[in-house]
Amino acid sequence: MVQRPRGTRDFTPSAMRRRLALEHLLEDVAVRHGFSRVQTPVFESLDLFTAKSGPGVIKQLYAFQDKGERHLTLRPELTAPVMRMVAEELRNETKPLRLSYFGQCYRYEEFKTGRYREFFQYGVELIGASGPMAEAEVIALAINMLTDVGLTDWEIRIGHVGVLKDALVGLGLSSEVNPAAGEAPVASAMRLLDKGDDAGLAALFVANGLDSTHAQSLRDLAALEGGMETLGPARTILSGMDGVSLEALDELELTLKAVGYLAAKPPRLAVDLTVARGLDYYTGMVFEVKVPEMGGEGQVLGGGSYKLLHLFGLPDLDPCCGFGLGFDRVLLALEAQAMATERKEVVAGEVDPRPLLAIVPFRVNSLDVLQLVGGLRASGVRVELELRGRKVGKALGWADSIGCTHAMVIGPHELEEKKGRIKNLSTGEQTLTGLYADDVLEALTER
RNA sequence: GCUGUGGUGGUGUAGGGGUUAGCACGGCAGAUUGUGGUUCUGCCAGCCCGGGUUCAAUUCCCGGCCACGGCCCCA
Repeated sequence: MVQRPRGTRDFTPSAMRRRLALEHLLEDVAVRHGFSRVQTPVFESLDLFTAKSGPGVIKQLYAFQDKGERHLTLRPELTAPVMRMVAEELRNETKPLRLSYFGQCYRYEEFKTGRYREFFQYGVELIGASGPMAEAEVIALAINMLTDVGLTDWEIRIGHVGVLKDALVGLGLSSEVNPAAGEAPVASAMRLLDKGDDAGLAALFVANGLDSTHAQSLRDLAALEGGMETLGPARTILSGMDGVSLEALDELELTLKAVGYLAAKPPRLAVDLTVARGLDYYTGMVFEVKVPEMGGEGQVLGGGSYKLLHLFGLPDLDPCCGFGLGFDRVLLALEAQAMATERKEVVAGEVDPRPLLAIVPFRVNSLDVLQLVGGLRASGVRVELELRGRKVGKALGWADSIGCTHAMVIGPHELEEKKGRIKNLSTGEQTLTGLYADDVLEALTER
């Protein structure tokens, strides 16, 4: 038996109902925030991703050559393709652009719960506007999405890479890439701060000829925890460091204030200046959302301000702001939470509340009921047609087991009398009705 | 990349060197031939793959594949 490839999943009808419901909820929020959906190819030129993330990414890509020997790859993420699309198709559109997207991405890596080789990402990008208001719009969208989707108990951590970066540069650390280390000392320091590796940080300072006591202030900064009230102490610490600008901190404060007006109140909000997102193209505000019960794979959303469009000859549009949402992880979190709270519907809207009517032709030519079936469907009614010639008893069982709310058996009597009965499968009640779509529609919607 | 545990019908499981491989759910059909979700009966369907040990392997051993976890990593 041929099995599906490792790290991929099949989605059955019931799984898809849930996934579609979630996608619709997300899209609905995005639309209310002015975002429009776009779609890009599942495969792209390999260069697109090496340009963004360096040649090191190739080992995690599903890269291949086509018959024309073009170097291609399945997309590992969606930000770069969307940027490419902006440069290729949307240069002349009125800015800013508010784009949303949803689709499969592929990474060749070990998979586990919440981490697959084929995974789904929902995301948005706000292109052609930057600064605290633009950033607040994006954060607010993220918060409102998670709220509307019904996720609870999550934490959003918001930071600004500029705060630490300015401090590090101000202290004299170089932002030039050190060929030996493969990254800039500033980037190394950010990473070490993010991980809380104090010893490594001190070593880095010494290696770069800096007094490691400066590291102490940074650690204090990194150790700050809490909501907006942490901005005060942060300001105090930064003010005590020579040559360090407060601009980034001011921006962050403004962003946070704006978010307070634009978004629902998140379950937990933390200001965390060490949110580094591990990516060097992030330039300003950065944020991420974690769900505690999911452990190591608990990050369900991440984003921030970044500069990528200069790679496509559009430096004027940098920086942009956006986020990616781990669709599969959000779903897993929702399922875990639904299980814990015994909530019936995991995703609101996954169960279609409209009636589902089973039409059962019994000992008649099926052709004689098709006009009714077609007419009802044209009127918007969900109709199942019994196709296996079951007898009445079996047919009702069939209708019930596939979730029909009503059933209508149409046999010789019904055709002769031009009357039928709609049976409500949960109450057992039967309603007499004619055999035209309008009659049935009326009888169906009466109750 | 490292590491732990496990793989028996579609699902959940029992068993175990030689068995008609058991049970439950499910699906299909029937119970004097037009109204279900109860019951009864029958049927459908399984030992992950390859190699080794053995007279004999689904069972023991090795490898692979797959699944579920813990690290590393994560654009």
